[in-house]
Amino acid sequence: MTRDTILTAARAVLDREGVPGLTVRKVAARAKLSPMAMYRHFADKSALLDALMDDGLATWGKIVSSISAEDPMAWLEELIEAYLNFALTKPHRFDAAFMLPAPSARQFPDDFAVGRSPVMAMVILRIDQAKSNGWFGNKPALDVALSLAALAQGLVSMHRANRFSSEAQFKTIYRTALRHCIESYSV
Amino acid sequence: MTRDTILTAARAVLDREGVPGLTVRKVAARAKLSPMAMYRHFADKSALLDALMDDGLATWGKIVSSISAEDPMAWLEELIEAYLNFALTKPHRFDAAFMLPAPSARQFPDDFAVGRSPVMAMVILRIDQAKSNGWFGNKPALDVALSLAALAQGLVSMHRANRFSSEAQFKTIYRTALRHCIESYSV
DNA sequence: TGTACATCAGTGAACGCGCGTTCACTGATGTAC
DNA sequence: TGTACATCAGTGAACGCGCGTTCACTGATGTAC
Repeated sequence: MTRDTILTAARAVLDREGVPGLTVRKVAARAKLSPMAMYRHFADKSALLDALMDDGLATWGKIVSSISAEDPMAWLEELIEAYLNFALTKPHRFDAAFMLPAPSARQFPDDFAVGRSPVMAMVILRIDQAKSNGWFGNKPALDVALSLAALAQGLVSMHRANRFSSEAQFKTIYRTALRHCIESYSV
Repeated sequence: MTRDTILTAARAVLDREGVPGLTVRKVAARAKLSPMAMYRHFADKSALLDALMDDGLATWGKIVSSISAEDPMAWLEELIEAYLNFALTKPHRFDAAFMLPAPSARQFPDDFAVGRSPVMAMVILRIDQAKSNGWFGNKPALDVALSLAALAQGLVSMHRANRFSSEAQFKTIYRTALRHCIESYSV
């Protein structure tokens, strides 16, 4: 289907040039279609960006699904590492997933509490499992998850804004801070 | 001086239209100068953006300087509130200060440890003062400050990306999460 | 004091570019009888 | 089975726009003698 051809092309342009560099013409060129072909499948450019946000979240969802650790705390450790890796290796797709103010974005707390976000549902499940092992006291899993997500996203956006002297420095700080945050919810 | 005229105009355009809406021509129109006048005082547009980042950080610095609480923990409480307020009432200037990847940005850890950032120096001073009252154990003040900053910035960027159901919801979460983070460093 | 000259802030017109989107169209495919 | 017609994915050209920046300039101000 042409819609998929266009979306695939858009994903490639996004990965290469980021959200500001994504233009209808570049996507069309990559898909070997005329720029107008897009309008048969998306209302306009912003609908395409919306689809890219969903696509970015789907990519992230697949990554999270593939985390294999049995132990819930080990699973969370891997989650943190996967997020770091996603931010560093697919920076623009990361942006599309987490930074775009797309209208179809899930919202806190309702959408997450009700499980409309598959990733959040997985995270909450693991946090609740960890509780049986004595972690996280009686803190609501949703609060823990949100704090972790916010801290991670904040560190990434500081890194993007050139606020760390090196990527290695950033990674070290990231790991320390997130580990501390997890432990802090277990008192 | 014309440079200041241009910078003032640029600040006004930024506040109204954000970083993506800031164009050389709009700044010039606002300053009642020809677009070319800018080039006498800034190398190019990105030098102007750089100056706007410094300006944004200076604005934030003045806000922080004006925090009057004597008690260091009360001071930190006010800091958190001031950051929230800055993000919500001057969103674009906030972006310029914290989100722009300007080359002249201070970097962690060197620039901050050595006190090249006046705001960070103030925060660290208060954290160290609080330590004498039994807070923060022996945690390095710089680590605490960075975690707080990252968590706050992450929550703000989630809010910007439309991830909270309302501004009130966001404010509540923000306050809870930051308070928790401060307390978590005191164990 | 008067004149000649250098400096330099600011101008006005234009260049070349890429953008999202409009419009009227082509031509292949499916459907009805 | 053959013909007439509707549907609809994709095209090609063009529109109107705003962008950062270039270039050659004007004209006021300061300086040297």
